Amino acid sequence: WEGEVIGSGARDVGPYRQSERIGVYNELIERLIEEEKAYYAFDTPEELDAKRQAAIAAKQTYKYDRAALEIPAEQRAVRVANGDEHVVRLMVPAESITVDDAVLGEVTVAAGEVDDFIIRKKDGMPTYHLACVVDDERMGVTHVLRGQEHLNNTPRHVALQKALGFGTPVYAHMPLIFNEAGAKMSKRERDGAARKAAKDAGATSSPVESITHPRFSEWIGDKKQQLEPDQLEALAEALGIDLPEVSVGDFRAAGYLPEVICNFIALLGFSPSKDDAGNDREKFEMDFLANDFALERIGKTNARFDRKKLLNFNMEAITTMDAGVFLKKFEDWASHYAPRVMDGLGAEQREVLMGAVQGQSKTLAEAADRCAFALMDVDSIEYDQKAVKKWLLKGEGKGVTTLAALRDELAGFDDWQPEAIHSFGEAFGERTGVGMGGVAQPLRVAMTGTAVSPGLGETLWVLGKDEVLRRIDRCLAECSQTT
RNA sequence: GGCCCCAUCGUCUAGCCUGGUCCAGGACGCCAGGUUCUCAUCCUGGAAACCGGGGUUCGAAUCCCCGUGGGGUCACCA
Repeated sequence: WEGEVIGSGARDVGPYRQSERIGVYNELIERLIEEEKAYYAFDTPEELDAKRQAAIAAKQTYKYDRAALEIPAEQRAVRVANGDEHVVRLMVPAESITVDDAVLGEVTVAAGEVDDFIIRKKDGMPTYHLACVVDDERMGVTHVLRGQEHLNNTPRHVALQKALGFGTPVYAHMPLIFNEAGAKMSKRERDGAARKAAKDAGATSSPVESITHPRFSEWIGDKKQQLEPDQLEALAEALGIDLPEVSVGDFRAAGYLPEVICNFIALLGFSPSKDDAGNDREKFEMDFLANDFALERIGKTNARFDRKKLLNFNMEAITTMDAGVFLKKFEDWASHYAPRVMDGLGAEQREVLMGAVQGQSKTLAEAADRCAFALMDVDSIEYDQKAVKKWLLKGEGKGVTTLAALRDELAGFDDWQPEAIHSFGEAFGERTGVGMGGVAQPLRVAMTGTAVSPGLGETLWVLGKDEVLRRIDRCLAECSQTT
């Protein structure tokens, strides 16, 4: 794709492939060599590795020993001309290097700490360090914001910039983000969770076809093994667990809103200015971030990714947004991640159900889960025995009696609208003295097999009267069997 | 191990630069009540922290030093 030039000033943006920029790099490398700020080196990887090992064994820090400089310069040039394999190293001056970081302040490394690192590999390609410095300069990069894990590279880059006569951009090293356990967030976490669940379930062979038996055994016995993403997801579903999200894609699939993810991550290591009441501002729109973001307000300490707080942010965003917006967002999400909901429900049904479920869902995935009852067939309902006992059988079948009476009245009830159904339920509860709870809970068990569902009116409405009666009938039949 | 970075409630943080207004504020979580047709919300209240030790100062969470702890990084990878 073509880069868009932002900011001011004419700049050279692109090409973007290192292979297409090789001429740019080589021109500068040649210049450094001529100025004796860089030199050819012929050490083999084996030789270097041996020296490295020796340094470790002697508990010393390994630094390149400039062995190549023992060879006279003319000889080196001849060897290169003859086509000998070689790399190019930067001749790092024996002086301390200070990086003025916008977040961390001045960071100084003593003279001699940075060794003569390689700037061009033997295959002729630049190393990351050179490409980075050259591209930033050529493309007019003014600010470099990156993770603190790169802090140690920065003195090298500054040394290179000096050698090349380039300016130094503003550096800002951001705090790192870890998971709850204090470790780096990595895909292995997902394997770990699935492995634990599989072991807990006592699985000795794969419950999923896509994973062969030998592969499964290998994976379950070796913490370092990782399954393919789709295998892992299939396995998680078979085991009935949710995998921990580690990538942005995982969070999206799990029903987190992009703007919430952004908001939350922005808050890790950064805090906006206070509001007029003097309280911390935590939940904000992207345009607020764009205006209020400042390097000065980035902290120095690493942060842990708190899933519960993210969930709270997501819940608040969902429950407080406009109903129309929520419906739209849900449908966009569902058509990608929960197509069954889109296929199984009509537009009007989705609208009513989303209206009922918006206020009680923490994620889009949860909103979809809450619709599951409407997608299944009467005969596939599985009854939660605890719920059946509590709401139908207990008290000499009080619930069953209520349900049977409700069935009779519902059969003759024709104002089939959510609010009307709800009012009917309330009136019935009042009239019979069982209250709304006594009406709603037995009906929930009949409709879903569980004591949980969206509001009663919406729940019955979305199923339609005929289906409601069918579900009551089957439920009553089940109850008479158990008694 | 060398080098570099960091250190406030369980977690994210405000405060630190420009010492006193901080017996340290907010948010998530947690605990206890309350509201609610279920779940989830929602409301009210509560417990909860300046890593340790030395300085400097009338006074230190705030400045300095040491210790301890945590993290990062040590490639012909990016």
